Amino acid sequence: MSEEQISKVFAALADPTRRDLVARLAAGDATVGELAAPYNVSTQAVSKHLKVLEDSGLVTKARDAQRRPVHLEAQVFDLMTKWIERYQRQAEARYQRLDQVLAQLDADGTPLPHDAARDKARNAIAPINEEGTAS
Amino acid sequence: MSEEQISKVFAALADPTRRDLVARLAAGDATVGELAAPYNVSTQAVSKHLKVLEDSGLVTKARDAQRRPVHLEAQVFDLMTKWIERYQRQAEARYQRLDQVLAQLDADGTPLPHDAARDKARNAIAPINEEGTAS
DNA sequence: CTTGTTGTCAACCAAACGGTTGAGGAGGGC
DNA sequence: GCCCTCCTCAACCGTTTGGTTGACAACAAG
Repeated sequence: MSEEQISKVFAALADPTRRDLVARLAAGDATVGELAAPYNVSTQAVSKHLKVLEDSGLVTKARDAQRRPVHLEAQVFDLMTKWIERYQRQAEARYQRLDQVLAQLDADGTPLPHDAARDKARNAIAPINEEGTAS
Repeated sequence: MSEEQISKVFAALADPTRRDLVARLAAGDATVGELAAPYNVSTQAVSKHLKVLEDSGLVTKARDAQRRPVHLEAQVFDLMTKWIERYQRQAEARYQRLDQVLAQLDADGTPLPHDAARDKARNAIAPINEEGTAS
């Protein structure tokens, strides 16, 4: 998934109306008109929202005569979850390292008050380069 | 997590520079100046980006003399993952229902070609109201 | 062929966004 | 006290965004 694509997906989901459309499409495919009906904005506005969702890859349109049944592409959610988890794991790993450093300081009998020790440890581990997640 | 908050988080992550800041903060806390250094935009611009991240709850700032060490609030990722998973599960459940309907049609000896049966089934299950996820 | 339905395209508008420059507040260090 | 560093606030500017209205393409049905 390209950076460009990720930007588009996040931007698409930043709008409450578009999130609502996604929520309804999770329950089943629907035409543009059906999707537009509940809102008190013009059909064109909803059509624009759907174009944004389509450009982001979250949604596809099929053709059935004049209708354009819209379908949610749920795989995109998997990619987003993966993107998020990368940083979740990285942050978690950092905390585990923090605990190790704190334990080490404790074993050394460091006389610092606890909050100061925590700050010191945080600074100490911050500059460590993450070889495990880079490349 | 309020709808407003979700909008802010998605909007915050829609910008590549802000995603990059988040990535670097996952490796450790950093001051505004440290964060701004790698980019060839003004410090003020980065400060604005950090304000957006802060308003979204993804980040907090502490104070150390003139410095403002920025810290990533990784719990927000958990909330986002949960938000996404709701629709992932819902869409998945729909496909399972689709398979059931197809199996039923098959047992009835429906003579439709496979693609048409799939379309028909999709339309058939779409209007079903999701009591399990509503309310 | 004419009419009605469904959806998109085009032009426009106000508000928000991402950037700039300039000014200034808050806090060490001399 | 004075200066220098770190950061934010304010004003401004061009572009993007979410909405509008009006025109029209595509198709089904009469």
